[in-house]
Amino acid sequence: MLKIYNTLARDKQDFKPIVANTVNMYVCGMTVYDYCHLGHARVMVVFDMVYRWLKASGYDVTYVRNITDIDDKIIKRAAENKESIHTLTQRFIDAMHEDADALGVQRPDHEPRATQYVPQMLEMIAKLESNGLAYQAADGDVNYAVRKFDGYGKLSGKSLEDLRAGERVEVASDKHDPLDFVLWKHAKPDEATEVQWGSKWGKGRPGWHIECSAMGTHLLGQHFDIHGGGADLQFPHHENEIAQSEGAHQCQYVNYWMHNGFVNVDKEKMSKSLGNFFTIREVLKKYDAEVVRFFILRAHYRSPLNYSDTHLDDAKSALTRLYTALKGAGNVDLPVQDGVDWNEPHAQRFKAAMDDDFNTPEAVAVLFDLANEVNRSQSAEAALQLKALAGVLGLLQRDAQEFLQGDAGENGLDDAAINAQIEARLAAKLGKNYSEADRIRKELLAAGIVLEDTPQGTNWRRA
RNA sequence: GGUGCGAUAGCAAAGCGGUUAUGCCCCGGAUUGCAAAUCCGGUUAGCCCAGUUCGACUCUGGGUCGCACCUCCA
Repeated sequence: MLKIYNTLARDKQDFKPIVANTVNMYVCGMTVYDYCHLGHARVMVVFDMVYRWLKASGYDVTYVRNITDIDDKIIKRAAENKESIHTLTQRFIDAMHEDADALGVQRPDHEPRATQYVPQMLEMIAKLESNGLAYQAADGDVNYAVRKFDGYGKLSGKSLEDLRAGERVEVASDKHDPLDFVLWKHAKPDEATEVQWGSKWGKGRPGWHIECSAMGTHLLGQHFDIHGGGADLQFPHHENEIAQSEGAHQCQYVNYWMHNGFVNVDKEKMSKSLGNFFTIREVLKKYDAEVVRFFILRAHYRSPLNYSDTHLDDAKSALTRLYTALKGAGNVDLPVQDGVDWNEPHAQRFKAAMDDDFNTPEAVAVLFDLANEVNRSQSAEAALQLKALAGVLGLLQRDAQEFLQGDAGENGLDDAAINAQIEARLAAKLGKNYSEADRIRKELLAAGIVLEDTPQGTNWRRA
């Protein structure tokens, strides 16, 4: 039985889908005005892992991850770049897909863009207004009247009084209450027509929170199983989503709320505002994408994850061990489908770990135990099982040789040059000229090439 | 100030009231011409103070420290 830590309950709970064998899942995606950083990589990889595990568990999953393609920052950036909103967002959506693909993240079943769901948002705002939860302020904005919604604060555990106490300096606005949030922003005179939609409240554009409520509802229904996102979205974003959706539909919105931890740098949250972020593509210049994926999955999704080159190096060494085991066992190459023998002890431990709130560190530990067995027994079956289990996490699916030898890179030696050196070394070895053989090996090592002599000949890999 | 989360060996990171986590690093042995890889073995833990218990890293209480949210943020 799968257990999921539900932020709503602040506890692990048995997972019971609304409709048997079916899971509807929504995850808050990116606001596309810049390249994704490692924090974004974590959300994508973590929920990709969840998606894969649910499917591996036999559920028919519909996974939605939205794209926010209309927002203040996007408008600002487009203006700075002197380009249209559409050009800007499309460029970064393409970049996001490139990054996600590299990390082995499967495409969600739906990737709705906010700009394509404005009618649904307006419809929802109208419902809120007729339910007495929304009002148009003097400045033209339509706001949500937070105090009219009873359950406000149930997700984040905040009371309205607490929020008041911590209230920061506010920009002057016509909100009835400082805690009210915007559903519909009235158009400003200097804004491009591209960011204006007509509505019964006048021209304008949607607020951030209503986007997710409308898209989630439209694609998954008024009540669905899982909603995920970064821990920083818990408040106010997800709290507001609940207020909107439950306020409009008068029924429970989501059963299980999942939040992943941050990627930290020097123990501090990686973020745009702190400027301490590394973009995915930046990191991928230095590290193999699978190493990055492994780095993310070997930590529990709710724990903080500290980023540093040292940690990536460590992850690389560890992943190398797994691939080495596969290579040693003849690099078994069979389809992943139906590959896992779930009755086998390692698979059972793996499943138990994954069913325990997606405990990937434990599941990865099982992979290492299996690798040890593969190395000891040289059993093709064990190797197959290792590859199949790792495949459930989206790992170890490449040709082992290819992973271990990697790319030559900018100034690296190419395969031909390496093989020529290996030949030369072999000749020296046959002539018992070990000092020459060792010199060649040392030279290659300095170039980042590690040699391994085996009874079948000399193998090489990139360090 | 309010709320929440965390503190495990050199580093990273899990489970568990009593029995080896796991990976990287380090040490010894096997193997190797020597290495590398691999195997076998080993060293290094549980922030502090109380309490519960036959027994606590694991439960309870207090403290200390760190982080996050309370504002856009994955």
